[in-house]
Amino acid sequence: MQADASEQQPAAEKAAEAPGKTLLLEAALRLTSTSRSLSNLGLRELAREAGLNPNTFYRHFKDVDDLGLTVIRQISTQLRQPLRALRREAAERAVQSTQASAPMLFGIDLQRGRRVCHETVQLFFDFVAQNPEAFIIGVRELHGASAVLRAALQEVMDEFGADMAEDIIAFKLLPDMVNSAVVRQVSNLISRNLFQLSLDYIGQPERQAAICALAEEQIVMLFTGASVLQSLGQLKLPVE
Amino acid sequence: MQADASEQQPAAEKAAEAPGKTLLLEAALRLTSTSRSLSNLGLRELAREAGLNPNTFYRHFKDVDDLGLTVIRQISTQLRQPLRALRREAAERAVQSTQASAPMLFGIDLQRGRRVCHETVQLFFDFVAQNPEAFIIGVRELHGASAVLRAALQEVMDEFGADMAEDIIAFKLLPDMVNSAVVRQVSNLISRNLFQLSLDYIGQPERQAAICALAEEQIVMLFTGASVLQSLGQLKLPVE
DNA sequence: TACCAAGGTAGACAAATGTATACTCGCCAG
DNA sequence: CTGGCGAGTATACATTTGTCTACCTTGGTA
Repeated sequence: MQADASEQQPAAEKAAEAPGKTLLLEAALRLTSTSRSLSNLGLRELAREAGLNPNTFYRHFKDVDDLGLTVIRQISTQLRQPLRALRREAAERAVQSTQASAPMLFGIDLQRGRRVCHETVQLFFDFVAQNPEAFIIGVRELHGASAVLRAALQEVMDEFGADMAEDIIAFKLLPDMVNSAVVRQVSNLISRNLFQLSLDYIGQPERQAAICALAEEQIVMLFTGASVLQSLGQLKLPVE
Repeated sequence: MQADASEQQPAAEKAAEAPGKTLLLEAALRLTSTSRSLSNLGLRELAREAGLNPNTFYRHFKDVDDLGLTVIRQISTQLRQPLRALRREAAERAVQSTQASAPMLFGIDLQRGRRVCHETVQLFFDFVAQNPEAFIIGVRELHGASAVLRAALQEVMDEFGADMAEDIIAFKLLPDMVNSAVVRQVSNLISRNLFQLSLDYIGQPERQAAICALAEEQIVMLFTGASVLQSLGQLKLPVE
């Protein structure tokens, strides 16, 4: 079906979708990030914002929920790899300046942890500032009125959490003794929280620095708490 | 103005408001907790659900946002004192069985902390199960599309957080050395998270136990982390 | 050349929405 | 008894919405 030679722009950045479809998706981003919520966008309002005829909507989507799902998928792929990349970058950058004998505490190297954390948070919020709509929609629809969209976003958030857990283990940011289930749990918590904070970051530009610092502290606290408790055998494993 | 003798039911539980107003508010609760979001309830839909004439709405509210604010205020007063009471109850109950020499760690009594935490979480989620709509609406509208409602709920959440911080200090659930600003910060984080978890608790009844356990672990981790870091002088105070 | 499908437009329709004006009913004060 | 007032209803109307059917345009293909 798409074995032809001239299917789309060789390998351009944007998928060579129908221009109308792109316009509609962009319009959805614009509207949702300001006034409305994805769940109850009018398809006519949408078309108006996109400068198109209402019926064009039907050429590309069947529902508003359909469009919503598309937006979410788009956001997911827009965020996922960049976030991982950014974490890698932070980890490497922070490891560079490793002095040999750092004070250890229950198996964790506080200095290094802090550095990684600082870098990560920094990059994360920079990234937030570059893609505000994505984060707004993500958080908004995660608890929104549409069950379908909620479920979809839950899944996305879980993926993000899993990614983070994987990286934490790969980069040995937590001592080996910490159970991997615990790592996943902590990761989920942290990514949820970072997403929440991202809204504050976007909405209150004057508190940007404070929010960054807050995020850092929270993460360090969690990591420390997890390590200490685990090393004391005081952590009940998640039963699932 | 209300110095008359016969103003309302002597001191009944429910305010003796106009029946229509109450019906509308209840209808809003019902609709919002299932299908829609407070921000974009149709006033006609609302009246229909309440079994009233559309125009009755105007007798009591001027906007849909107006109704939204009323709902939020109602929820706030419905949750705030009960939550405090419940925390007190948990604290007292957990203190009863105090054996003298408990193992201390960086100034915190882990056993006792766990007990208080367990009791509190238990009571909290029971309470959630009894007022599901309130929590659903709270979390949903906290990141919803309407700026007015968002702001109002932010304020409510801050109050909850402040209450919790106050109680933590009053009941000495954290060692004295932990800065009160840090306590507030941790409290905010915890209450945000509990609210988030409350939705999972409502939506996935089969995982109730797991969610409780999860909440407990998270709280204990945060407390431990905060104490340890503070006692090591490793906590940067929130600059605000 | 003729064709055809994909992308987009035009116009029309019933249904639903927000809002305004005007009516009814019960209640208490004078 | 009467008059006003709060609470609720009835009717009406302009707008807006979702959706249907029909038409136009374009680029590629047989």
